[in-house]
Amino acid sequence: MARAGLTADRLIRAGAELADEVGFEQVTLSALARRFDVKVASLYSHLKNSRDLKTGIALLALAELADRAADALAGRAGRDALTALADVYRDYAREHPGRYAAAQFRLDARTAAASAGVRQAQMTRALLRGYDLTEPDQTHAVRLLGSVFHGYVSLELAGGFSHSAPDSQESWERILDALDALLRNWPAAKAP
Amino acid sequence: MARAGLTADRLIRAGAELADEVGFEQVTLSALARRFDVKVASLYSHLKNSRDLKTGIALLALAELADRAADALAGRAGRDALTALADVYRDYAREHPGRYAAAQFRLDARTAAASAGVRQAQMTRALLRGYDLTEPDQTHAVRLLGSVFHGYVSLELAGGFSHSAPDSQESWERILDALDALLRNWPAAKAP
DNA sequence: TGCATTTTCCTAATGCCTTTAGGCAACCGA
DNA sequence: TCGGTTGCCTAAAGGCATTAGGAAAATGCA
Repeated sequence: MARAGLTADRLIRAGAELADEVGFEQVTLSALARRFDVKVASLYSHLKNSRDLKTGIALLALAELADRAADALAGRAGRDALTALADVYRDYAREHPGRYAAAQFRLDARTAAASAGVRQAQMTRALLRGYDLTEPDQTHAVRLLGSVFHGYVSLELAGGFSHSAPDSQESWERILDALDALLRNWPAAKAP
Repeated sequence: MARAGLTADRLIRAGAELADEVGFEQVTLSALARRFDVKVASLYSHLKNSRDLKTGIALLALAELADRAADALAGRAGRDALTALADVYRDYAREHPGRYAAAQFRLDARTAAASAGVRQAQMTRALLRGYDLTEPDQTHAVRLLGSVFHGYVSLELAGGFSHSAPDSQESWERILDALDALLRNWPAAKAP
């Protein structure tokens, strides 16, 4: 019988598409096998197990996000860079909800450390060089930005801001305004 | 044969405990049946299906969160109220990670509208009365606070801020400082 | 109290998912 | 072209969700 030409890479890529179509939770080896018109057991020649597939999709999403972030940040600084980076996350989540969910998949520490997730943190840090922050405030700001981006996008994706005025786009813009203002005017630590 | 005395309420409560112990994802009718030493099919007299159980746990978590928030906000205003409300979310997530994850469970629109989630939004709004914001900025600020609280707590729970200096508690405090400053000094909308 | 009704829990069966074992055919290098 | 490796298969076992149908316990009403 003819071979299907499976590889881990093709499977993970197809898994990512599947995630965007039906949700990351519903990504299953069975569904993937169906998509390739192949028996489930055959996938085990290319993937260790179901978790391995999900990990692969997560790493793919993290890498895509980091690539987009790098592109977006190139040649920009300050408020411009902030908006660009923020939109990378929001746009990615809206274009690829399944992949975005995958990017939140809990990786083990070793895998996470080797993932493109670290690149993302570095880029947020790079963005902050356009503002006048020194350690440890810079780290606090990195964490704040990560929280806002992730939090907002999650809530928006969960439908939290739909069906209510003002529309989400407007809030997003005003929130970025506010963050920009905050970063330019970061409050000094209080006395203990 | 003696009856086990199951009720939807007891099952949901036990499901919430199970979630905190093994994670919301792993909450399963089978595991719950085992916990009550009962056959799985028996649960269907009390719950419509597996999703019904998860919905119940989500509603329980949302209600508990709203109760805590109401307590925390009583008699406080401004920066005090902000810290109190923020800590409600963070502490709840750390004490009850499974329930906190459940609170993120995607409810259908009708159920969500009837849940304690709306009470939470109202309380965030109440908190903002201590600052000088008018619509639509107040709504933007509600969404910002929701995003930061949820985003920070999620990332922290996922281990994002561990094993790196400065420690998470310090970032949390400084971020709340920053948000307080931002709310007291919310930037005016730019001209179109 | 006695009896009918309802409720609760059971067994049995089905279907979907994951994972492992073992086999044969297709591919690749020498 | 021949032997080894790899890719895909069948088969089987185990877990979870769900439904159908039955029997015993609880309930309620005469």
